[in-house]
Amino acid sequence: MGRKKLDLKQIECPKERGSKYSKRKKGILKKAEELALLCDINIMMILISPTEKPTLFHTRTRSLSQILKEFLSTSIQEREERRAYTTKVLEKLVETNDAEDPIVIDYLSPDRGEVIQDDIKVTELRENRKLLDEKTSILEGWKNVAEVNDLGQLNIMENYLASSISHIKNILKVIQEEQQIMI
Amino acid sequence: MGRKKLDLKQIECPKERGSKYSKRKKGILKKAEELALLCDINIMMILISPTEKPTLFHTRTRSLSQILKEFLSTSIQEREERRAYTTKVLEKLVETNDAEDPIVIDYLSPDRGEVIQDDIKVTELRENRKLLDEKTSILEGWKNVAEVNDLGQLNIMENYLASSISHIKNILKVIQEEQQIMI
DNA sequence: ATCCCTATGTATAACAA
DNA sequence: TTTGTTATACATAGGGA
Repeated sequence: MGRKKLDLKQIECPKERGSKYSKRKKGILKKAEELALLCDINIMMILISPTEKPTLFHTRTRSLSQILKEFLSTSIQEREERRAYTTKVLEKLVETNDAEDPIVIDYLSPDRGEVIQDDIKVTELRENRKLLDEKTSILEGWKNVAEVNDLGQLNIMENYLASSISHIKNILKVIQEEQQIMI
Repeated sequence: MGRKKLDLKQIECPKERGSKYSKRKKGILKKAEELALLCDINIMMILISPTEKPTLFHTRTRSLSQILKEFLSTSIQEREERRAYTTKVLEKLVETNDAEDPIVIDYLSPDRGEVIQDDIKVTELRENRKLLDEKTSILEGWKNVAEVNDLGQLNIMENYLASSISHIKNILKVIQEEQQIMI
């Protein structure tokens, strides 16, 4: 898109590289936003600019707040159905953890820059049994769905949320440091 | 882009949502790939599909392997210059850790879906002094640049690299679990 | 999901400020 | 660096297999 077809290779001029980055970053963030909205999914993205400035983009929290809003505006009956569903999902999560189906991951090949696939055996996940147990206990709160208005429940959910975000912030820190060292 | 302008709202039909996701995912990954190549930067991205299938994209390792290749093909003199530069960067990293400049982060507002800014005070980074020290010791290896062909050095770098990747895999695991719980 | 197709909406290259 | 303009290259909506 542009007056000329751009060569797919590193832009030499640092000045031009910066401006190109700035424009395309805007574009890709917009794409991510749209995709997340249209398909109601979560996306997280980290970009390190040519001048090492990190950009973090994520939609991680959107679903939760939307769900909360919807949830609080639903009838008791609907909430009860939702609760049943959540329970089923939880059960499935535990089942899944006992299965052997690999989780497929698409990723960029280190050298050739093409998308390839990797998988994590679920046996690996077993080692995180403790983590699962914690999450299960968090979910206990959801069982009394009729009382989800309760401030305590909301606090649990907020904390849960906050930990997701700090998680991402930590990653960012590490990546930023690596970035500077790996010159 | 398409026969009609698409409404910017969630696509109701799950079938259509899936196909739209699949098309746009391809597009956004291509964009990321191009941006990383053109501007020689690192990008990492996680997408959770409408059916919970996670996709991980990252360019984290590309720079390192490129740098390694270039490095091994440079003259001793060039290597010496590179070494001096690396040392300077390291010093700057330590300085930075003592400064108060915030690191700016752009991110999606939880509710409104718009990009806003946050910052991490560098004082926070101080708490990670230990981490910094570890990285510093890894860097010691780079000081004998003339001997970077040494297998031991390469091993250190590979381990360093591997830890970045496993880091990302862990995040993926956590996000995947949260995703299922937060229905 | 994925692939093909083509009409159209979008992103952006080049340039100027 | 970011902003604006215009001409073009690209991505993708809709629809069918």
